[in-house]
Amino acid sequence: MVASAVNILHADLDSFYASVEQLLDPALRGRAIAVGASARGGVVLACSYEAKAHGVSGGMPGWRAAQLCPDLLFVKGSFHRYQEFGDRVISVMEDFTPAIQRISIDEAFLDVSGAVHLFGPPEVIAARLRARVRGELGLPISVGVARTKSLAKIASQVAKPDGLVVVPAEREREFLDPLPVRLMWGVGPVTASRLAERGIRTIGQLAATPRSAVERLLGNAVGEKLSRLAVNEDPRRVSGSARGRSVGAQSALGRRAASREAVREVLGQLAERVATRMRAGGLAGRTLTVRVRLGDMRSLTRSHTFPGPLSTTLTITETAERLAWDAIGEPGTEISLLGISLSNLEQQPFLQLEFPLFGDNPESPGSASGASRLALDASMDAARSRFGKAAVGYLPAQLRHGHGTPDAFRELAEREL
DNA sequence: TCTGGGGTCCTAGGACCC
DNA sequence: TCTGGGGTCCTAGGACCC
Repeated sequence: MVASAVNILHADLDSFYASVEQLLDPALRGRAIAVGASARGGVVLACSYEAKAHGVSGGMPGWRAAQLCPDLLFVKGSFHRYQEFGDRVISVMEDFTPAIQRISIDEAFLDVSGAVHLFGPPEVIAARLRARVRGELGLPISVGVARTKSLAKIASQVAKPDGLVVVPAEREREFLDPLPVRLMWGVGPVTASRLAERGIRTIGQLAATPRSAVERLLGNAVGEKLSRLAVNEDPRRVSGSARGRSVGAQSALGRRAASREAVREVLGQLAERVATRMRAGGLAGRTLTVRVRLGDMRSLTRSHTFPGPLSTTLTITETAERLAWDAIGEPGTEISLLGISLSNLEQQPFLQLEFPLFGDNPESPGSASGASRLALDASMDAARSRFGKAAVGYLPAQLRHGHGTPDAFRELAEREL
């Protein structure tokens, strides 16, 4: 059997948002900073290594972070700059290879097998990539180099902060065996503690456990996947990411008693965000799912699948309301979040709108209401693109969320479609 | 003192079809 | 007089990732 080459890179910008903030404002360098929260509300989206040294981490409520690190500086995000810097890093990567799989704003896999004759062996390419990102953009980036994607990603985590780790093919076991299972893609808190109950804490211990036992413990799919990764069977190639399978939006509300008016308003806003993005991408979805998080953080979902695709704001809002109340029960019940998501997506070529689809679909262009809803949405999209997002809307924005996620952040997350 | 917002994938039961 | 086996779709819940 021919050993495959060590030519997969995983590159991961360190504490990305915080690093950009420190780059843009020299006064922040060397200081403990947190992006995306305040001491009163919100959660920390990213923090500098100086803050991490005090135990601050992503996802942590702002008040808790301030407790752990009294000198912590809360920084308002420069979200458009993050997108810009992320794109520029990808451009640098493209100078080395076109085989890039971007995972998120600050992270990508590269297959450099076709680049070695131009730039040298993979570890040299990795070093040059790091030097260029540091020299031209001023950002620290960690890189892992290995034979598989899973291994390269683990290597980049081990390399942090601002490091490079190369795993030669003959030393994979030596590298992996002592590492905690939590470093593996797909092992979160629940899986890690289930494994720990069986005394499995390291990747080496997992690799030594019979696959059938792991499958019994974690279920077939998860068990098989993790067993394979632990023994370094990872057939995944570096490739462009598949088109999205769902489009959604959600909004945390703080604990409040559900009222007909508030639920309708929030769902209307969510439906508008989702529907606008769907139409902009020429998509429509058949399945609408509503998520309700109750006051005690328990989550409920209700979904409905239509015979044909729907994408208009009004139909999404009406259906979402019905599903939401099915989950909530009665007005007065405490809720803390509402979300909607459309899945079973299909491409919706404009021409298709001229043909009748399904008689029982409220959006069938063959029905009077379907046609008028589509026309209404189209004119709203047009007005918005001419006058700005806030120009028109179905519902008044009476409910302002005091410490919600900034709009710019949402736009950042929405950009992918 | 209270937990964001965008997603993917898997499981399990039930309906339904052949 | 008694109940197979396989496949697909739908729904609800949950783990996980960035």
